[in-house]
Amino acid sequence: MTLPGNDVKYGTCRTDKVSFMSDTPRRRGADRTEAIMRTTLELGQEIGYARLSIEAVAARAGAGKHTIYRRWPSKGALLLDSLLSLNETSLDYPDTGDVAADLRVQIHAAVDLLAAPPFGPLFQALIGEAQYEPQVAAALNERFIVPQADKTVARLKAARDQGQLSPRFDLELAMAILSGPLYFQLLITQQPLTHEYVDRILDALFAGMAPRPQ
Amino acid sequence: MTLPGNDVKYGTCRTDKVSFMSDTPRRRGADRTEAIMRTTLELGQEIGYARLSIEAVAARAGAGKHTIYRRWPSKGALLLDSLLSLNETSLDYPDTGDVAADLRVQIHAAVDLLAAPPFGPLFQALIGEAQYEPQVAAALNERFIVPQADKTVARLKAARDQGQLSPRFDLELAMAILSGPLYFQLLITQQPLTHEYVDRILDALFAGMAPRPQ
Amino acid sequence: MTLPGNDVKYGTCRTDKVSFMSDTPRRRGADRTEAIMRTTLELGQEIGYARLSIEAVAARAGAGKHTIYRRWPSKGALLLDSLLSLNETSLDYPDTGDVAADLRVQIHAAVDLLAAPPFGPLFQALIGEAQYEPQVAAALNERFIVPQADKTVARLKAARDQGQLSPRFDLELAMAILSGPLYFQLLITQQPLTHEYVDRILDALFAGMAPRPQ
Amino acid sequence: MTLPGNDVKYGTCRTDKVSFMSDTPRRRGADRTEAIMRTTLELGQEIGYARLSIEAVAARAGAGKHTIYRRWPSKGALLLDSLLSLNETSLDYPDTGDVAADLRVQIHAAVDLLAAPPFGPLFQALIGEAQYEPQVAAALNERFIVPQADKTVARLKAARDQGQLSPRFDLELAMAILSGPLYFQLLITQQPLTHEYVDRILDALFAGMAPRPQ
DNA sequence: TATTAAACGAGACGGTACGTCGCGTCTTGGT
DNA sequence: ACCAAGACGCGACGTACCGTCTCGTTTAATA
Repeated sequence: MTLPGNDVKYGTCRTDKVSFMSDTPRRRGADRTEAIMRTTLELGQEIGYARLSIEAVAARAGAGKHTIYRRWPSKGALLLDSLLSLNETSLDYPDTGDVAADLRVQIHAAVDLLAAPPFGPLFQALIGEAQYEPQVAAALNERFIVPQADKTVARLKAARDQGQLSPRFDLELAMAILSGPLYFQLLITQQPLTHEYVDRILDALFAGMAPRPQ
Repeated sequence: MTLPGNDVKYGTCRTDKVSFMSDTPRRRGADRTEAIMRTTLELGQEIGYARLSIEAVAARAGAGKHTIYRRWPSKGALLLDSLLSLNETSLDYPDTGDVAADLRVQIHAAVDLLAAPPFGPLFQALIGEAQYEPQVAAALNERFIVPQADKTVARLKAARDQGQLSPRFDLELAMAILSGPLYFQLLITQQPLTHEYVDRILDALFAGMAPRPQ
Repeated sequence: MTLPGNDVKYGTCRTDKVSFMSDTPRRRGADRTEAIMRTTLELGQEIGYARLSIEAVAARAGAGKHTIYRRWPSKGALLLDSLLSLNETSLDYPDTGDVAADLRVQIHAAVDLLAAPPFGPLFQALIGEAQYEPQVAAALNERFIVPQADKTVARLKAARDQGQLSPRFDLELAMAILSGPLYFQLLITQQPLTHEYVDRILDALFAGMAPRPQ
Repeated sequence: MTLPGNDVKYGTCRTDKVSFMSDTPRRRGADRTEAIMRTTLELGQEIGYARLSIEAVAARAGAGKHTIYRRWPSKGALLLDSLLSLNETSLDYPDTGDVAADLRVQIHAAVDLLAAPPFGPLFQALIGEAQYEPQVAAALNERFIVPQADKTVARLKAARDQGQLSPRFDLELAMAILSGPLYFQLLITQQPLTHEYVDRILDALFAGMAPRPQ
């Protein structure tokens, strides 16, 4: 992926080639790439991403700094790739026929992964970085948010077709309405994001704020 | 206000004293405090908060670094105070009797202030800082989020008593549900936050996702 | 002294002030200056000036790199000052009335100081640096070569007035003719510079190459 | 020639073979060797030898770094060979019967070549390198200084046999006494080395410093 | 009114990390 | 088999800020 407005590629490291067979002897470049990302996550969990430095990652990984800068233009980009390399077995929606239950299951899984240690603090920090670095924000959207949104919309569309959602529900807003309150809890109030809290949010969103006739 | 877990006070600068009379000659301390915060905002708008340094603020403000460190423990704290010093004429809810309209008006105002230049990028950056600095997160909550939430809940409670809201609506969730989608747009997708978008969100939240009997 | 063509002063460190009384408490700046120069000489003798780095001097001296760069613009300048700080009790000519003997004594002393460990290798390296850095070359001349030349010329002039030198001897060439062969041995052939060698050179220079009538 | 204390040969590049016939098609190795040395001189004249890097030579010459390292162990060695490759049509003494005139002519030629652009600065830098790298110093002596000294001594010996030099003149010192003052001017005072200056030095050396009977 | 303690600007200081450069070695792929 | 190209670990470069710490100099409150 090429980041918009920037020739530097990351996301897929420039020097990596996809290895189609697991027994393919991996090239030097790919080895270093993996080692660096693994070290980034380790060190990040130990000392926090605020104190994480490219210098320290290089030292711990036994890599030269240039080897890191050759691949990623910034600490944020490195963090992004390192985190997303974990998430490649992505968060998929089940379809049991009960959309409310399916959403609940999927969101619980997402919350368990992204809002709890060991990766919660990392993910939080990544969104923090995105506020400064437009490249990171763009890449985060393209590679994580948009795919999730697409899956969510697809599942909701199926539900609407089955009459489980209001036909007037604005599907474009789905991601913001479903995820927004959770990100609010994660980023703004920074209170724990429990399953119970998720359930209450879902109930409220399904019911709506307006009074309903009995 | 004392930040939790830290003896250093900010929010109300330690050296400031409230001046009860406008003609009271302001003390040296308050002058410097104001000049520094003003410079912080100026410089932040010019070069962005990522590149903002206390060193540069001191130089531009004609202040010694010590004078800044005497007041604020970190760049984040300085940014927080600088921003909130603008907001003291706070965002209040009207009460026209029509809760949907009142929310709309108030949220439009908030969005105009916090999601658009010149202060949108600053506010975004402040939330970014909050992901790293727990003190900033706590102060942001105490001094901005909680007061807003309280006002929102108060207005909604009145509406519920008048039958304009579902009696079962979970008021504790109000802030997250109303604000979450907007912060999502501001922080995650980083798309423009228009009045039209706010209206669509509000409509969807009032209606709810579940199908309604005609 | 200001180096020609450069605003940066070294030789006399910018931040130093001469302390007129030995019991004057020395300022912070002068302390660091001395410590850094001392460390430079130590480390230079240990590992050689080729391998000497500003980084290593800073680390060993317990100083920040900036503290060094604030004073000296380059490794060569630092080396120059460090070396010349040793030489301030300079090489002076005796005047016993016998100019040949006086030259011999003074040159033996100079050779012992500058062509033998511990300072010979340092002095050699300094001249090496001077080939690359015009500032170092200029400062070396102004602060070391020219003063020595002046003393030499003064001593020779006295000798000429007493009839101990050929009245036609070109005094302007004195330094080059007396020192040149020694620097040649030091820098080019890099053979040991013994007292015996110095004596042979002096004898030859006094006698001249041309045949003499009996 | 093998450098003392080092198995790596330079001087005669390991991969070069003397081509005995001018129409022999030269091998690939020799082409690269020449191209690299030519580039070294070009680049050295453009940016100065201090800033010259093997990396840059390789890039400019369209050569791999390995190809350079295969031939020369250091930047100094490369510089030495590059410079001496120019000088193979060496500086030889005429013998007109007048030794003073012959020395004058030969030294003028040497000074024109080695103390003036384009090769003066390079030669100066080479001597600078020799202060750090003993190998370079040794090779410079063996391949340039010693041969020149031998020629000089031979010419002077002939002159002495003809009674043009003092029979007591110490021939072993000849090179140091004749060249030393010139190197002093080149390396230490870094003043221009004119023919007129050379002549004055020669006159003084022939005459000697001691007074002469009429 | 004179004294004095605090706040202040200025900036030196020991550090840490930055992003860049060049070293000398090693790997890859092309000719 | 040699080459160009360049990745790699390494180490130093020179810069920027960090947060702490003297410095003298105002400044305004007290004596």
